[in-house]
Amino acid sequence: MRNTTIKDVAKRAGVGLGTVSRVLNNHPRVSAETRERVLTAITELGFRPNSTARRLPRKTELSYIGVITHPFVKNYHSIAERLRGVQIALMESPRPMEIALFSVSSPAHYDTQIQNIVQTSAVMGLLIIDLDLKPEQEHGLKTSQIPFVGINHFIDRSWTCVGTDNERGGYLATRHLIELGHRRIAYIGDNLFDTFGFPTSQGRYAGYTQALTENQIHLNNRYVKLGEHSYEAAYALTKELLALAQPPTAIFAMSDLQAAGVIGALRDARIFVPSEVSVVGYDDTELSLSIGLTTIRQHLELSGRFGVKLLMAMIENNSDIASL
Amino acid sequence: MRNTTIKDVAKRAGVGLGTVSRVLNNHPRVSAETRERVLTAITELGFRPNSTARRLPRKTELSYIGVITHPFVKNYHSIAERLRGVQIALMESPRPMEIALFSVSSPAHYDTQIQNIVQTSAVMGLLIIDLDLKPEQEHGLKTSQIPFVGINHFIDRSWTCVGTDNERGGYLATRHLIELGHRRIAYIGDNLFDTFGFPTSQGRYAGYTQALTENQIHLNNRYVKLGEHSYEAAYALTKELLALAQPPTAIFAMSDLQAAGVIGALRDARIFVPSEVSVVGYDDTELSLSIGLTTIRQHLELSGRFGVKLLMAMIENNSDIASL
DNA sequence: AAAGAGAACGGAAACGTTTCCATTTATTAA
DNA sequence: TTAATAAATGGAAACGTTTCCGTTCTCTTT
Repeated sequence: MRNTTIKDVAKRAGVGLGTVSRVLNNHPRVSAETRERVLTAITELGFRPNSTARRLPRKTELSYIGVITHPFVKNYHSIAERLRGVQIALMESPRPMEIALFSVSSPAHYDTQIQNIVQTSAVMGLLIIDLDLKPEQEHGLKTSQIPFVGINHFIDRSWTCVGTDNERGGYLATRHLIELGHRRIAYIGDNLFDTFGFPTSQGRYAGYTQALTENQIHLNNRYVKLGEHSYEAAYALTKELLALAQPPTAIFAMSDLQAAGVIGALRDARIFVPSEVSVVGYDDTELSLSIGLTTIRQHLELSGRFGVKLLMAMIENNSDIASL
Repeated sequence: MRNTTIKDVAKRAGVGLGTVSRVLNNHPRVSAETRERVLTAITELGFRPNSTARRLPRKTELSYIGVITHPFVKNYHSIAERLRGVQIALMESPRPMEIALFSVSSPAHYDTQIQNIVQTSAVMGLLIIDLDLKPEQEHGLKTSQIPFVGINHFIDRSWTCVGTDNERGGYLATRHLIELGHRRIAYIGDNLFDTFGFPTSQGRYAGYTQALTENQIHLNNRYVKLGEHSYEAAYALTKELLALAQPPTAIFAMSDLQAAGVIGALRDARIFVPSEVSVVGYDDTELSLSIGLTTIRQHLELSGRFGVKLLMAMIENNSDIASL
């Protein structure tokens, strides 16, 4: 069924096209009664102006920066923080841009979302958070002339991105615990690859094992606990650790949220932190401040900001590579 | 200066309009060399297709739900949580919709943002979080036929909203402390009105005073500390409280973030929680779980979800009031 | 009563694409 | 060589608005 248009409204109200348009835009040059007639026609027909058509003749375009990521459901703190950085950078930008937030629920959905974005040229630029690009997707984006920047990718990619060295972070965290004198160190993290094959946990885990082997500590599989990214899951995994014949004396949690679960479980088991068990988290949330948790600082918000900066440069220069 | 259009590209490449369009859309019916010629013309001219114009003939419209709020900078946890709810609800929705996130940096900017949204019909519906509407704005939105729902408004408004009774929450928190036997109860919160005149803090404070007077406890202004919404500010305000001749024995913080600041300060002052000083927060974040903080549960994520549900109903029915 | 000014209104042109149909060109079959 | 088919290409029409110009109508003024 065809959409109802301004034409239908005009016919119904017995007026011309221009008049309907003027009513829609609150132009003063319409008599009160005509306006009234048009308005009733509008509500009767349930007419809603086509936003695309409105924007075409007016040159007033609303510009968007796209942000595509998996839903906050998983690992949402870090994504929210990054998004915050994006928001802040955008507000500082001289050119007004809003955020178009695309969530992908599955790899298939990811494909269609990218296609949609390319097809409709919905955004001036795209920020890709915690998601990898398949070669076709990368190619599609590149030919579409839409600049894009990855956030949280290790920087071995063939596109511009704001990298994070998860392996180094995991290494530092673990080494810190070793330096405190610990030998029985557990790792609590996400499954190594998430649904989208993004290897954040893998990287941090690699750092963990590296630090261990470097210090001649045997990697004990019983001390490696993987599960979904939530307080509850981390809590349960910690309980499992505590039930071991030789429980660990230190725990490295892959995120502060999981560290909170660890600490909650220790607390409920009347185990004191850090005197009895040391805990290191990852993210540097406010959380860690109030409970005295040691944590690996990630400049999450900054990564969002920096991503926007890069993207903006690419948009302005209409170029592929941004020169800082 | 006029934008470069498909026409310019066609002229430059010495081909017709249709051919350029076909190249842009990866249609197969273009010879390799022509495609090449067109592509170079495109890059030479720095042509980027006008997204609005693309969408018009294709009926493939990307639909957005608008979310307008102040930047996450302030009070960001609760906004992020609500946004998460929006995201989840949208993924469950049968009709695909993305999120258009509008941040307002000042009351004036708020005005122009609303105007922009109305003018361009940028969104199918609008969610207004933690912001109030001036009569003109309300009127503008209503005549624009764009359905909108407020989130976190007390439900005395003349528009649909997902309310929160901050006064009741503040009352419950304070009463809880009184029931524990406390008489010297402090309040730490945001300034009563934020930049946008939104009275969240005021509501919770009102509940606080109500509980006090109801229990014949004198309201001591020295126990009321207002400041910006941050860990650091709450930390500093707590220090001030501790410096009093008669420090409070209980503290009600307006949010979990601020409660974290309170607990951090108490911790650093070697004061045990809750044995020496009781603390109540507000929000029910994971934070509270791991430190055993008492907190007022707000179904933040749920409020976002529910807002979307309402909005969707209004969009479908093209009506003003949603019947649940 | 006539002229003039201003308000109200109608509708063509324009916005920059896509799509479809017609035309040209190349390829294959007879 | 010619006819038939397929591939490549050009360009008009369409998408649903806004804007601007010209026309009609209403009211003042003389």
